[in-house]
Formats: sequence, structure tokens, C-alpha cells
Amino acid sequence: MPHGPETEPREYHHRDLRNHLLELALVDLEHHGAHSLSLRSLASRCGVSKTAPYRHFPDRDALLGALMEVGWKDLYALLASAHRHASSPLEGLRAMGRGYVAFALMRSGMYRLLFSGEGKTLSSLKGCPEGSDSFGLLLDQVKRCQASGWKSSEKPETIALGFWALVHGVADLALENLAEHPESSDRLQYWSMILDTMTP
Amino acid sequence: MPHGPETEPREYHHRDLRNHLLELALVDLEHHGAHSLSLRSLASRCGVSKTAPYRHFPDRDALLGALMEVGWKDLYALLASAHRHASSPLEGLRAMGRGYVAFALMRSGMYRLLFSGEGKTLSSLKGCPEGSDSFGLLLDQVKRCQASGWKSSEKPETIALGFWALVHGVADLALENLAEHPESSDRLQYWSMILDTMTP
DNA sequence: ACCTGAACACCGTTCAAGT
DNA sequence: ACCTGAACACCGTTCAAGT
Repeated sequence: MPHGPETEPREYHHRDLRNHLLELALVDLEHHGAHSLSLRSLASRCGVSKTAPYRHFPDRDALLGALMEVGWKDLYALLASAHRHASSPLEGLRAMGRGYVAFALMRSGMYRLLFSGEGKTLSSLKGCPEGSDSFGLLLDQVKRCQASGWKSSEKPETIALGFWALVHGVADLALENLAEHPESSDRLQYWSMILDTMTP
Repeated sequence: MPHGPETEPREYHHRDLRNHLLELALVDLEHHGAHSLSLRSLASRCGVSKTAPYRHFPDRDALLGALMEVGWKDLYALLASAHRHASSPLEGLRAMGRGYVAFALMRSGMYRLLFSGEGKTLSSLKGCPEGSDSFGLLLDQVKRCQASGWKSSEKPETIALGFWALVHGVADLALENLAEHPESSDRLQYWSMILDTMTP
């Protein structure tokens, strides 16, 4: 059945290839991890030749970079909404920590891509406004906590980095499932408890 | 110049291939990261055919696993020696934390291999006695701290996991160079300060 | 027991060429 | 502007065969 002059001509230049690639990549990222992402495989599943992606990304790292940008934005949005409905500054800080851990558990592929290094994390965070904005969000919340008397003698940057380190470490350990007790049906809850224990 | 009956016949079966491969791999690991490790390249630099490594490692992951075993052992030795000469239990705990961060900074390739996931970390830690022994070391030190009154109302496992998370997060952030102040000529010192600030 | 060689099924990337 | 096809230089892995 050959198609005549329809409004939407099939088998054309595909037009939205860039977004199609990113969409599939986001799925692969969660299901099989960043190291399994292949330009050739993505291309073929988009119904396009092996080299077509190079019109939209200079190389594989650029595709990964675009995915990270999405990740930073999502993380920022999650952190921003987490502290909004808190009953106190310190509760807001704790909520941000729980949100961070939840992000790591729910979107582990993306979390690992953002933070497992490979040398690109730093530049991607500094280069991406959403990345430094996330730290800015944390820093502001720490300052609000200090304004209400908590650890007010320390530099806010020191506290913010220390708290981020704690939260980040908890997220990493939770992701590696590094607590072998049997009743770990709800990992988020267990690790939130650890987090609260370490937050004065 | 053909060689006669010498004591050490060249160009033979190489005999110590397994260790030679591991040696080269350890160098590559620090210089270019785990993802750059290639069985074929290692083999050729050992002066052996591309498939020879398969007599010693079932697959690439097995080579990585053998490297991790080395890493766990080294980390364990470092932690064990770190707390030995401390003036108090809590000082010992802090020394272990600094040692962990120092390990991450000095052997970043190995540190990333051990902890950047790829799904193998958990099993490699649980499977390798040195891995769980490292946690046992930490747990014992925490118990000594609690015996002298520190946070004695909490479960030692909770404190140990929380402290490990903190230290691990500090190590990760230090590795990503996530503090952009100019005078960061000595990262270890800066992040040790952050660590001490967060350790009550 | 340990190693080689050919073979298969993948990769990223470049470049001349097509529409 | 966007995509294709052939080509190059890599991979991991299997397997029959050599010593």
C-alpha cells in the first residue's frame, strides 16, 4: 500500500532525531547504566543510520553531557520543592537531604552518571547553571538554619559542603545496598534514619 | 644472534602472565581510569596474543575483580594503620576518616573502581573478606568511642554506617574537586577540616 | 597447562557523497 | 541542513588448533 500525498510523509529525514535519541538514552541509562549507551544502537533504534547522531552530538561524551544537563535540572527541581513545605529551616535542610537520597535510589542510572566521575562531573557541574544552583539552594538553606542559631559560628560554605558530603555518602551507600540487614524492604526510610542520626 | 641453551629461555610461555597483566592494569587504572582497561591492549603490551588473558581471567570483569581485591586489601591496611597510633578512640576514628580520604585522592583510579558502582561494588565488598573487614575495623573503633561515652545511646551499626557515609561523601567531593576556592593547593587538608567539622 | 589465529559481533569516529 | 555508506581502528569473546 503505497502512500499518496499525506500530511505526514513517512520515512523522511526524521526531523526530531536529537530528542528521540535523548529519550531512548534516558531509558537505557536507567535500565542498563551509562556504560551501555551506544550511539550506534540508539541510532538504529531510531531507524536511522549509524552516523546520523553525529549531526546532533560531536561525540559520545556530548550525548552524555546532554543527559547530565537533564539530570541537574531534575535534581534542582526536586531539591527546590523538597524544602518548600518544611516547618522549620532545619527541617527544610533534612527534607533536601532525603530528596537527594530519594533521587539516587529512584534514578540510579542518572545519579551515577552525574556523580561517578569519569572526570567529567566537575566540569559538567560548573558548566551547568543548574548544577551550581543546586549548591546555591543548599547554601541558602544552611544560612537560614544558621540565622535561627544552628552552628552559627561556622562558615556557611563549610557547613554546606559537609552536609552535602554526608548526604552524598548516604546516597552512595544506599545505592550500593551497603547495609545488609534483612528488613531493608524500604531502603529510603532506613537511610533517612541514618541521615537524621548524623544531622545534629 | 640466536641464543643457545641459556638458563632463562626467552620468548617462552611467559609463565607469570597473570601478575604481569595485573601490574600493567594497576598502572593504567591510575593513569586513564578503569573504563580504559582493555584485555587486548594489556595482552599486546605483555608481548602475548590477544586471547591469552582468557587463560587467567574468564572475562574483563574478572580482571576488574582481581584489581578490586588488591584495592580492598590496601584500603584495609591503610585504615588499620591509621587508627593505631591515635591518642584517643575518637582521634582514631578521625584518623581513619582522613586515611580514607587520602586513599581516594592518592589512588583515585582504584577508589573509583571500588566505589563507582557499575553494580559490582556490593558483591565485591561482600565477597571479599578484606572489604567487610574494613567495615569491621570501623565498627570496632566506633564501639571503642561509645565505650568512652560518645553517642553511647545509638546502635553502633547506625553510627558506623553514618560515619562511613560522611567520610565517603567527603572523599567523593574531594575527588570531584567540588570546592572552588583558590587556595586549594592541599585538598586533603581542606577536606579533613570539613570532615572534622562534621564529626562531633 | 598455556598460548595462538581466525572468526564473530560489536564499538566510536571520519569523510566523501547523496537528498 | 540533515542523512547515508564505506572505511578505519579499535573492542570482548569463542573455539579449534597448536606446543
